[in-house]
Amino acid sequence: MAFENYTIKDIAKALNLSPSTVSRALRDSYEISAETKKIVLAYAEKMNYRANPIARSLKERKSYSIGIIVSEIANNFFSQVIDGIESIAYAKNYQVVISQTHESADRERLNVEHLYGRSTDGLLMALSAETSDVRYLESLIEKGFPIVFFDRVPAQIPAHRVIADNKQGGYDAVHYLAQRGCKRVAHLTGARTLSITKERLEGYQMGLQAHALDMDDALVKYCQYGGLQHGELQQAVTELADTDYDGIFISGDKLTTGYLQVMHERYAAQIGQVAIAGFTNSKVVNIFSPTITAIRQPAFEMGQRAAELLIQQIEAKHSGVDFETVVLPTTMIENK
Amino acid sequence: MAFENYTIKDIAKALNLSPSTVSRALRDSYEISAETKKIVLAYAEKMNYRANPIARSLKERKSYSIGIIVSEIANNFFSQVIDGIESIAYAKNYQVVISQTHESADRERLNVEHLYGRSTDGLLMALSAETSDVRYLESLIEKGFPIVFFDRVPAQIPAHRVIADNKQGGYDAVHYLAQRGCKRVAHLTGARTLSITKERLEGYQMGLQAHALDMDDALVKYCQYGGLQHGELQQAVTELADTDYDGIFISGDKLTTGYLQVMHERYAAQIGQVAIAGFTNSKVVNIFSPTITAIRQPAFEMGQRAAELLIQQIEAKHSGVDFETVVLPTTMIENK
DNA sequence: ATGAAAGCGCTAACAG
DNA sequence: CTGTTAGCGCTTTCAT
Repeated sequence: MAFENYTIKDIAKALNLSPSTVSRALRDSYEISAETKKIVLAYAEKMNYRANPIARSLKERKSYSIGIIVSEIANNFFSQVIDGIESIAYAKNYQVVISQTHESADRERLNVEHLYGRSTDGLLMALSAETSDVRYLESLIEKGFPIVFFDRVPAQIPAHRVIADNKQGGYDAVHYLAQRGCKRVAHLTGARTLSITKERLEGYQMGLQAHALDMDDALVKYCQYGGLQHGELQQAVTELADTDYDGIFISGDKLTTGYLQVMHERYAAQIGQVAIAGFTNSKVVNIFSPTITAIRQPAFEMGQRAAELLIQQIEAKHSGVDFETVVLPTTMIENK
Repeated sequence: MAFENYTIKDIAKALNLSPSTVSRALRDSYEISAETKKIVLAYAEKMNYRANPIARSLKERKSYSIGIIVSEIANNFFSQVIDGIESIAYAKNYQVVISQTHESADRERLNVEHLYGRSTDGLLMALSAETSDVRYLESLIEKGFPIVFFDRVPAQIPAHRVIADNKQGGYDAVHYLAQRGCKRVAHLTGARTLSITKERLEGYQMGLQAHALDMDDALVKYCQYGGLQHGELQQAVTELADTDYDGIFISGDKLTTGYLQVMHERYAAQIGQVAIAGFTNSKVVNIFSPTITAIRQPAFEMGQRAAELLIQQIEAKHSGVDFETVVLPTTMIENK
């Protein structure tokens, strides 16, 4: 299955030059005469020559490509982040490759190692729900491999982070529900281990407190797989049904749509009796029934910021980087 | 920014062996003594040695990774196809990398060249809406580079194809609408160039004919970017509003949700007066309002079949492949 | 301004 | 069973 391409050698031979001259001409080196450059360029063009990036990477330890690792691309938030990343990457001539973990720590590690191994210049990642051990990431970072985390970030790792103001978002949601008259506000959320879970929970609790609302553990339901598995959602919603909650704050994209689905499947009669506010970046919330209030993260911008930080770090000659944590505001959109 | 790793040479030196012996031991070659293998493996393990896949690819022209190119990952259908592909790929130890074209022919080409150049072993792709010239793909295929097309496939290219029975799906949709009593069935669809557009249009026309319904060009609206751009949708739906259509068959995921959105934005009063059937693989159609009937493609299975064909082609020693076109049935799901 | 030669990390004849 | 050597395609000293 060999399909050969033109190589620098071939060009050199055809033109009676040395490979090094061709290489330099191709890279527009100052030490090559205009004349030679023209000839080489023209011939390369004619032959449709393409440099072998693998060979170049092996030599240069640089690939002009960056990797993205998320749990699911079938997620409005993540796909928008990815679009943001791409917008920056393409502008700076980096190729982007994407891979998913499906919330599996094993797959996450596989993906990281694959992308690292293949000389990706850096990684942008949101941790999987299952991830608890991030030491291998730390050691990669220590080796000097640039990784920027977004959304679901690890604690205590020397790296850039870009996150939304999840606590405030949670607070806003509860505040909104309280204003609408809710007395018992439930919280449906993802894996306990994730940073976003903790932050949004804090906002929720702060909101309850501010409005002197019931704090009841029974009102808080965790879904280990963030709603990826329908069963966990069914169970959570069913359990909630016994708590006579009248409002709910939901902590993620899949959880929000999943909650609505379970309501349709099992509690169609009660739809409309519960006020719903949830984190979601769906662009089609206005066609959802029942109506929900959406907490949006600035996903596209988040991707952009993260990509900028990553590329900046990649291109920083000296590794004395001051790591920053960028926190972007959420917004709330009420639907009528 | 150099971060060195252990290489085979390092191990060889440390163990007083030759690099080739180490290489062979690592790859569990039959010509290496059990003893040596054990020592090498143990040391490699201890040093956390990772083979450099770049070097290996350069040598072997094989990377055990396959590329996927779709227009948008933020699309239920595509993300499900990708999941199907991954399920096969992981089982056969191939890594998967994904990239998107956003319906741009230029970006498609960039992505293809990037993935091809980086020794991806093969490609799975659905063409972008903008793509008209597929000669560069043909020449890649002629060189022996395996590409399997799915969903949006080019005509006349010697390659495997995996598609849904779009014509039948279109027919089913119209048949369903006719049964519901629709007299004037509109059709909202994507780029004229795409195979799926043509096939679904055929099904639509066949359905109209079978039920002796109005055939009216004004009832058919094309969106060049398949609903990615909201403006094109608004225009199409607005134009349709003048045709007193009473049913509509919509030809894609984004178009379907987009149509619903425009209805909410501009024609909220008319919602419910039009019966809607559309191609969509959304898993949450049951929370949409208004209610729609969904034509589903077996996306996951499509991904699996395509991946199987690709890997089979990659691993076929001799290139005498008989190309096949797999056609999978669609299903229709009525929502109440 | 150009060429020769070495080397990135790995594999694979070919020798022994 | 193990070592030597060459080479994948490219870049890059170091000569000239």
